[in-house]
Parts: sequence; structure tokens; C-alpha cells
Amino acid sequence: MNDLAYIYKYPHPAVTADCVVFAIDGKALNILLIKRNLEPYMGAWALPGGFIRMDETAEEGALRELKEETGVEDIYLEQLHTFTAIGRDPRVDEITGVPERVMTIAFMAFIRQDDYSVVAGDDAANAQWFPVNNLPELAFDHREIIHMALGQLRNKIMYEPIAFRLLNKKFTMTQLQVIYDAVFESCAYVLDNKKEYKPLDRRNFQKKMLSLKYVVQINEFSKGVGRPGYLFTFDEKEYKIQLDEKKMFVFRK
Amino acid sequence: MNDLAYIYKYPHPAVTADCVVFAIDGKALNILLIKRNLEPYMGAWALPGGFIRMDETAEEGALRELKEETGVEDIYLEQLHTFTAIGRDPRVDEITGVPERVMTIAFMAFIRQDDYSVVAGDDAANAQWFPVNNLPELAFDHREIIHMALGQLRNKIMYEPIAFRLLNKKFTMTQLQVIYDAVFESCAYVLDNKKEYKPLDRRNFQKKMLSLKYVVQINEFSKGVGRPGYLFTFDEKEYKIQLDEKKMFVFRK
DNA sequence: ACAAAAGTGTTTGAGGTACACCCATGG
DNA sequence: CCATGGGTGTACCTCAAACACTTTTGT
Repeated sequence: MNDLAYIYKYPHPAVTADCVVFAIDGKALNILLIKRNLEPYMGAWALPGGFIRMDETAEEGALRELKEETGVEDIYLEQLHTFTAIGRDPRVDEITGVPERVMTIAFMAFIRQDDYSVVAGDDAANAQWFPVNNLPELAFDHREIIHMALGQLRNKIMYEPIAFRLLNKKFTMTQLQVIYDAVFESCAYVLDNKKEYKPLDRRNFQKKMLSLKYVVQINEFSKGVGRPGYLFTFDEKEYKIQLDEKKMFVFRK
Repeated sequence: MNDLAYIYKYPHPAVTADCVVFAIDGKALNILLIKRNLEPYMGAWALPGGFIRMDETAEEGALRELKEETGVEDIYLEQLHTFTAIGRDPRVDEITGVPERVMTIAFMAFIRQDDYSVVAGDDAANAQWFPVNNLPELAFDHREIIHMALGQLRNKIMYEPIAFRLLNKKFTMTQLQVIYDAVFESCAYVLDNKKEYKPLDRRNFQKKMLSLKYVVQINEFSKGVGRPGYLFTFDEKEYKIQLDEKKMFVFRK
């Protein structure tokens, strides 16, 4: 432990960055958590994250901590919300013993679970995926953060093509639908306290997706159990063209 | 100037809270700005805001600074985004001369311009409303913050009843439409670089609003120039009932 | 042959969009 | 009487929602 210290004329908060990383595993929506290896909340599960350095943005800090703690790197983060409640973190300064004011800037991400191998590192005793419907006890206010992320995910998935970030380049219509059903089902359970969830209609779902024009069929087929199905792909170029055209999409064609 | 100092084992950023306060003045969408009375950017226009204290949340700090600088108080703020770019604020610590890392948590609000009298106070040499279409040069990255707020406003106004916060309890359908047109027009100019904007169709707008069921006609009439019109009001109870029912609103009834 | 998954179409109702003429008030 | 703003209806089209039988593959 060195004895450097930092001096300021006015009190400053500590600022962390935390990541809510979503992925789909077969049927369920999962979140990446770490088991804390340090006080406070040592041994508890928590979102990956940590203190932001002075030479990096919040997003860079979030990515660095995520890589250090879970091995997951190079992913696209979206800023979610900044949590500033007083007392949300019990830490005190190591030199002065003065209670720290710790704010956290929360980010969310959507990745393909199979593309990354999760390895605990650094401040994490363990790192693994947990189904959103069955989370362990969490450190700090991380449950609240996850709930907000879920709400945002449910909104976003209806207006933005984020489902494709959870899938391979080529996917079947059923795989795409599994994403939507998993998100809606998890939200129904976790946010709305609903007890059951009825999946979307397969035919209407396909019609809807194809009507968007940026989900396009390719001339390949899936294989595995059951009848092979067409594969589809996300046409990012087409989506961007539509984005430019559709700056205004209610009340106006 | 006292000589208190605060000591931390690790470097800490300074964190401010800034407010993007929107209001409608007749026809135009306005933002509340202050003229800075302190370095840096002394004399430049900026968003009201300032450093968050250790005993208040970001939102409390934003409200306090807003009141101190503009006299506007007791309004509802929504968190927008936290800006953490390195070098976005040129200040240095007053004791050590070390460059500060200043992050800002930006909030947005929608108020009735006539309900508040704007009075410059404190760190502000002046405080006044500016039309969004014609903003002055701004300090820091405040133009970027405003652009993000505008984008969010355009999205929100289509899905959430925030227009009513810009109006009196009782309003004519035309007054309500003015809000939407002002927002869309300002966004068309500022965000999309469009040169013209065609207002919404009066009849379709009314049909749409009434179909929402929470805009209800009351048995009173406006007066002034031209034919008197029905007054309407926002039925908050009805809106909340709908919110509870409509947790899922795409793909499902 | 059986289980598992995929391909496929129609009907109905709701709501978005375009569009124009007459009416009530104040000055 | 005129300027200003408000009241009002219809036709068309798109899209969401409900709904079931057949086909292909692997085992």
C-alpha cells in the first residue's frame, strides 16, 4: 500500500462504472455477475465494474473493469443511468476513514454468450451468467440497477434492432423470436410480477420482422432437430438508410 | 477563501449537475440559460448547474443550483445522461493547481414558462430564455447536452404525456398542438438540418389526442381572439390506470 | 412412425392519413 | 364585415391480431 494522497479544495465523490451485460442462453435471458473478492460485500454477487480512472471516460472504465473482472472485452455499451443515492455504498476512504460518496454510472450491453468465455479475474472470486428470473442476492443497489436495465431493454427492443446483437450473423426466425420472448417473459416475471407469459404468435412475428425490411432471408438453411428452416440476416445498411429517412415517425408518414 | 482541504487515497473526479429546462413561449420552444459570472467561460451562456454536494443526490444538487442561479424551483427533473469526456471542463483545483476531472450529470425538465419568474442569482450574471432555434454560443459541451436533450424530448413526447407539463391545467386543443409542433419544428431545424416544417393536421391531431382517453374535454370555453373553443384537461388518474394495464404494447393487445 | 420444428394465408378491426367547409367571436 | 381561430366527417390504406394444417427432417 503506497502512501500517495490526493488533495482537493472541495469534497469530491468517488465514481464507479458498472455493467449490466445481457445474453441469451438457449431460452433464458441472462446477466453476467461477479462474486466480489473484496470488502464491502465480499462474497456477494455484483455487477462487474469499478472505479473510473482520471485518464479514461466512464465507458472506457466500464470496459476495462469488465475485462479485468470477467474477461469479456470489446463490446458495445450504452449508458443507462447514474445512481447517486447517499449511502448506496458503505466504503470509507482508506487514508482518512471518512465515508466516501460513491456514485455509479451504469451501462448496459447485449452480447452473444457463446462468443465470450467468462473467466473471473482480479477483484472477482468468480464470474458467471445468471438467469434474470433467478438472480442471487446482490451487493449495493445492483438489483435496482438491473431492474432499470430490464425496463430499458424491453423498451429498446421494440424500437431498435438490438436483438441481433444477441444472435449470430445468420439466424433462424425462431431464434430471433426466442430473444423477444425471453426479454418479454423475464420482464413479465421480474418487473410486472406476472406468473405466466404467452409466447408471441410465430406467423405474426415473422410477418412483422420481414415488414421491417432489414431482416432479410438468405439462401441457406438451418439444420438440427426438426425440419430445416431458412436463415436470415440483419441488413445494417438498410437499417441505417431507414434511420435517416424516419426522423419523424408519428403523426407523419 | 478558507484553507480546508479534502484528502483521498485515490484521485476523484468533480461531479456537477446541469439542467436543460424546456418551456413554450407562445409558439417557440425555449431553454433556460444563465450568463456565467465566474471563470471558466465567464460571460458565456451556459446551462444552469453546479457542483453536487456530498449531502445531496444529483437531482437535489441540480434543483438547488437551478434555484440559486435562476430562481426556478420545485420542478420535476428527469435524468438525461452523464458526460464524462476528458477535458470537457478546463478547471484546475484551487489548492493544488492540478487539472480537475469534471463529469456532469445532465437533467431535463418541462415547465410552464409563465409560472416562474426568472431571476439571475449567485454565480449568474444573467438568466433568460432562449429559443432552441437560436441559441447563443455556449460554455463547455453544453450544446451537445442540449442536442441530446432535444432528441430525448422528441422521443418522449410521442410516448409519454410530457406536453401537459408545459401547459396550464386547462388548455385548448390548439395550445396542445402548439407544443408538439414547436418540439418537432425545433428538432427538424436543430437536429435534422431541415429548412421547413409542416405543422400537424388539426383534425387528425385532435382525433389522436382524444383516442388516448386521458385528454378529456371539460365544459368550459377559451376566450380571446376568434371563436371560443372547448377546454381540455389531462386526466392523470386515467393515464396511470392505462400505464398499469399496458406494460406490453407491441405484438400484444 | 413419430417427434420436433418450419412453411404458409386469411379475416377482422383499429387506427393513421389526407383533405375543406362552415361557424362564433371580437374588434 | 372581416380577421381570427374553432368545430366537424369521410374514405382509404396499413397493420396488428387471431387462428391451424401441412411438410420436412432426424431418430
